[in-house]
Amino acid sequence: MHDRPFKRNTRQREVILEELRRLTSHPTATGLYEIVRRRLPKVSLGTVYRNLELMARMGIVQKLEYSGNEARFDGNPDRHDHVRCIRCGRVDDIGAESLKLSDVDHGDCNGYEILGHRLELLGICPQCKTPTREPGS
Amino acid sequence: MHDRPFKRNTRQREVILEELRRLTSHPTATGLYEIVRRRLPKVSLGTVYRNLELMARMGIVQKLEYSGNEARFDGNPDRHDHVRCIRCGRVDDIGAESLKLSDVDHGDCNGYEILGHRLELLGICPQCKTPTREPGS
DNA sequence: ATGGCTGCAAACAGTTTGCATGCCC
DNA sequence: GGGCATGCAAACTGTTTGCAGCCAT
Repeated sequence: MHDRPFKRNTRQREVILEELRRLTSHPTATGLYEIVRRRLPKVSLGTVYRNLELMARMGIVQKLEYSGNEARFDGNPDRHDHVRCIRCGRVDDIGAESLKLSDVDHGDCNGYEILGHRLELLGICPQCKTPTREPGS
Repeated sequence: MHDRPFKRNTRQREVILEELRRLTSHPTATGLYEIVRRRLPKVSLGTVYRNLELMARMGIVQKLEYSGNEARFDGNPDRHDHVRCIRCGRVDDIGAESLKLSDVDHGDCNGYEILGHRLELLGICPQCKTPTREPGS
């Protein structure tokens, strides 16, 4: 009874996910790589990237790619938003589904002094919705 | 009476800003470069990047760095949020300051069929706020 | 004329990818 | 044993930067 959704289950995969779940710091791929390396000294950065990408696509983890810079990863797959410190770059969770942006902008949240936000809605635009004989998908 | 905030006023700067303001498509740096090149064939990509960065820092334009990849630029400096099509990648404006995220997720906005969102608050974390003898800034 | 700005090209950072080998099923 | 996944390194993409010359002030 294999309850894992992967085709193969490798030690690398296991450790990567395990360490990401243990961390609350929303590490970057490189940061996580360094940590995984303590247990699997021969692991490659490419493998970390490949697995993070794969697991993000499967919905097992989240890829946080808001800012232009390095992507960060979150072991918690449930939808939730984040606060980022513009000085040190650290990222924390918030449960802001029901808040009004106008209320939180310039307010306080999780001890952070909020100065602004980035919001992007994701969807399908009118043109792409139009039945233009889309094959699959 | 120079009403321009730049130290020097170059033709490149002028055209870059002019074209960005004319466009409603939130172009990437490279995209804008191609357009500016039609009027200034010798302009360099580096100049486009430098000016966009400078103007964004001055608050004349906006740099949109939500999603992972290429940054996009917006000639409208007023705070407003955006919708992105996950199929074709186009970006449109929304005036969503007062909306509740829970209302708009999976709803409809500007003709887009909304499937989700990315929200990141930006601020100063408790540690960085603490008066640890921060010099300037 | 002076020094901010440009064009050019090389450097950079983060990420992806091709390929031969390894190892899970 | 078959083929997915790995390690390694090279390639790629978007962006930044150093430098010599140019041009707006």
